[in-house]
Amino acid sequence: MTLYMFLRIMICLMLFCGLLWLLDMSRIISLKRHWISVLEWLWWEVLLRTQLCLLVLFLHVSACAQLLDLNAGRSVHGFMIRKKLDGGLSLQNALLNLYAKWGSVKSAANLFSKMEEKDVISWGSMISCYAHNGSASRALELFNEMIVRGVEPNSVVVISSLQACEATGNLDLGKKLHELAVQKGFELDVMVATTLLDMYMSCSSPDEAVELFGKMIGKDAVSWSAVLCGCVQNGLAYKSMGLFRDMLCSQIQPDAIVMVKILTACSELGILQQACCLHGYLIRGGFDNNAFVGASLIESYAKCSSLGDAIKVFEGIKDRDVVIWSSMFAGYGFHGRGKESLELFYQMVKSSTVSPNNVTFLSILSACSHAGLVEEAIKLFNMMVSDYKLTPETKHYGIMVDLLGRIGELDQAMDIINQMPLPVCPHVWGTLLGASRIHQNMEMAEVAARNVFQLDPNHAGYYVLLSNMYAVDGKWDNAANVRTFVKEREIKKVSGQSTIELTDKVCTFIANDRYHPNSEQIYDLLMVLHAKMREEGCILDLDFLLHDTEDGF
DNA sequence: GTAGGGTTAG
Repeated sequence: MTLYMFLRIMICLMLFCGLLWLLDMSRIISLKRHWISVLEWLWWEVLLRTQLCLLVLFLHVSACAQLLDLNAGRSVHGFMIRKKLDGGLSLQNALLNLYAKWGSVKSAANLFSKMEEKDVISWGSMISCYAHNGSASRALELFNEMIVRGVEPNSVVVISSLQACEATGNLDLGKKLHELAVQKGFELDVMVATTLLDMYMSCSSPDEAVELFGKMIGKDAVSWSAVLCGCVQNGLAYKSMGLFRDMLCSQIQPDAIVMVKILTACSELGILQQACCLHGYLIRGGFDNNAFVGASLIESYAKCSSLGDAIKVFEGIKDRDVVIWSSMFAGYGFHGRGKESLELFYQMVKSSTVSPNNVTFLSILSACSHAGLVEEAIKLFNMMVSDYKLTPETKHYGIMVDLLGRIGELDQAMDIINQMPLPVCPHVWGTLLGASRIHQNMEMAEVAARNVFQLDPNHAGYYVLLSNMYAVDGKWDNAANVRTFVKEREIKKVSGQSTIELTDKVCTFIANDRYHPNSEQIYDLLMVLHAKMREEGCILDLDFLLHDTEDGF
């Protein structure tokens, strides 16, 4: 056989492999895994340097990234290193993408540092890798480095960097990225705009997010769910109910995720009639088979004060997965029925068909917290680690801090924070600040406040809390300083809202609100109710209210 | 070749 014929056969074989990929036959992925051994069998010294072979390797790595098959991808990388094969920018980018998708930060960073040539895709993949794997600050550093090196960012880089801003609460850089998106002309691209919206919502800036949402053209279900969710996160659940009505009048129909979000808004507002309406809507829409929707419905009924309806929905679901069970534990928890929640938990554990996960423990720990079951909570926390080999998240530590803080064990709560193996999120410090207020522990409050302000400088509620504590303590200068700081930094406070459901209307009120046409009668009735409460020995804790409503905030 | 959403605390 002449060399010419041999080469022709080899090229045909490789074309055949490429054809298999084009057909995207995931069933024959096991066959794909053998490509490397097939290739090794080939006379690679000649063939590996051909463009066709690099194309096959590239296609193989792309398939691995799609199927999240890290080992198969690694074998290609190892093969390339062994054969001293550079592979070119596209192949290296494909490998980088594989590591980034898998969350293999070390491998990605290692490859990235060794790449002689990098383009905007290489930078984008690495920034995304850091942003999605708990190294958001590093992602932002890399973004700056990219700019310094003169690489022009594209929309993908902006999206990943915005996610890093979201994770670090870096509103200033988020705004700069917004300006950049405007300059580049992709501000209103649906993905960019949705990520910007998420960033503003996460950085306690709902006004900017809603304004951007208004400008968006071609909104889809993801953008609607982002705005609904963001409003709820920022204490504007009533606004998301209105937006949901707008959505129903738009071209885009809600999907299961949007239903979960709107049920959450309903839970926040505690409006039972709306929960019932949504229940009917989701049955008609065929969403009731979705576990997440079912769980949200249970939660909504429980939070809208109808534990009975929540139990009915729970009992009506025969094939309960862990999400459904967890929402029922939480449901009992909201009503202070920690013991029933615990009984149900052990019933689930005994059934041994469903294994508790991190969220299950969050629900059950929260139920213990609401019922003051401290010992049980500590036992469950230990059980989570030792029996179920689950790693507690910041939220689990947050509940433990809340639980101990509420009963006045502030030092123990602080110990939990100090021993946390994870970065402490602002909420945990906020919880300690709240507990310090309950027990008027000024020293602890200042420590908690310092940390929370550093991590979430735009959350006005925490400043209000500290200022009120100073005022109660008679430290008027300190209280005034905090208020001045908030004013100077233009930190906006979302007013606390109360909601009342009246037949087919939902009325919302804020403190000292006189806008309602019947406000005279409402305040008269409030006076009567206050008098009755005093008669029955119920004294309101006005420490919090008195200062919160001053003009200072 | 790279990109936006689902149960959960306070």
